[in-house]
Parts: sequence; structure tokens; C-alpha cells
Amino acid sequence: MSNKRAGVIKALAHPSRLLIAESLMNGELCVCDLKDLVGADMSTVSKHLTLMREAGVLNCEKRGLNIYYTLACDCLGEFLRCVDKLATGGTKTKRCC
Amino acid sequence: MSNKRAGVIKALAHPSRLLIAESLMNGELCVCDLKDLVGADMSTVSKHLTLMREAGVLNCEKRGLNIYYTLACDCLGEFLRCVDKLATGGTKTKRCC
DNA sequence: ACATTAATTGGTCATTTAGCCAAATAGTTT
DNA sequence: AAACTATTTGGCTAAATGACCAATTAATGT
Repeated sequence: MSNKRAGVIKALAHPSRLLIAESLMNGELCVCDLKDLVGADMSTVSKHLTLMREAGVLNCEKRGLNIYYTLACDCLGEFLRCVDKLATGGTKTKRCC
Repeated sequence: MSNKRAGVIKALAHPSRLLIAESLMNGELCVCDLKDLVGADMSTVSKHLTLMREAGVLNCEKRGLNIYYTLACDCLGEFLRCVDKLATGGTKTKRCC
């Protein structure tokens, strides 16, 4: 269904969550790493991570005291390639009417 | 900046907007076509379209009484390929703690 | 000029989202 | 078992979002 798809996209449609996803392209990170990276309250980051996990974008694994998050799919690069093309595509903000 | 990127993603992170984007992969459509497709008030659809255009995802062109919208980039297929992989990727909703 | 059609804009309202803080949970170390 | 560290959960509030309706703008046809 299109709702699950939209949920996946929504899970990446936030500056902090996008930053998290990009950082995880280089390998797993635990919540406190991501908290430092994002610069928000740990509880806020944790909620972002839960959202992303529930959407199917992230997986997690607990080892010791830490919980390590990873990307659920290695296709994020191609996803971002398209996003960047759109984001940098000229000043298309022109209206036509 | 990461905010522009997130804006692009956000422009696709809604079931109606995703449907609009997918429909436009087959070529331009005017607002009333899209209104029928989405099944919402025309003003609602118009606002979705404005949002998508301002994010850089769509372009528009007025001809006669109609305004035709098109995708700003043909990369949407590869974008969706990744989204679908994530959206259908097993029951990864498992938690780890 | 007037009516008609396509689309956008402004207003309002209910819902969702994002952030912080405080409290709870779970594993570790002593 | 008590203190410590990492993470999640619950509660709250402010801001953003999405939907509809009514009013406006713009192009066309009469």
C-alpha cells in the first residue's frame, strides 16, 4: 500500500533523521553517538530512531549497555542521488501563473 | 544544505503527493486530472502541488485554462526502487530491547 | 460585458509532529 | 545490592500540517 511507502519516505523527511541515515551509511552507531551528531536531547533522538525503525528504515541490536542502529538497506545512496538532483535543480521555484 | 534535501523528501512523504508523483511519471497532468485521481478537494490538491513545486519536485506550465504539472527529474524510479525495498523489507519492526 | 471553467488563496479547525524534561527500565560494575 | 550508564517512555507545549469551504483570479466562450 502507498501508506507504507509514504511512511518510509516520511521517516527520512526530517533534517535530523536524514543526517542520522547518512551517518549510518558508514556503519553502525549507538544512540549516544547519534545524539552528539544531531545535537538534540537524547530522548528526542531516541524517538527519531524509533520512528525510523518502525518505518522499516533502521534495524537495531543491543550489545551491553548500548543499542547500535544500522540501515535496513544499502540503497540509500541511490535514493539520495535522486534527492540531490531535485534539491539542486536550478531555481525551479518559478511559478507559471 | 540538509534542509533543502529534507524539503524534497517531505514533498514526497504523503500518500496523495506520492500518488501524484507516480502518476506524473507517465507524463503531464492538469490539476483537475490530479484532483480526480487523488479524490480530494481541488484546493487541497492545489496546495499539495504548490508545495511540491516549491520543493523543486515539480514544474508547471499554463496552457489555456489548464495548468499542467510535470516531474522536475526523471530519477523518481530509482528513488522509489529504494523506498519499496525498505517498505517491503520483512517484518523489521522487531525491537531489540 | 457576462457567464463559465480551472486553479489558487485565505480562513478556520482538528490532528500530528518535534522538542524538552522528568521518570522508568535494563545492563554493568563495584 | 547499590551506584552508574545508556536508552526508552510518558507528559506537556508550541508549531506545523492537512483538510474543507468560501472567495478570488485568470482565461475562454457567448
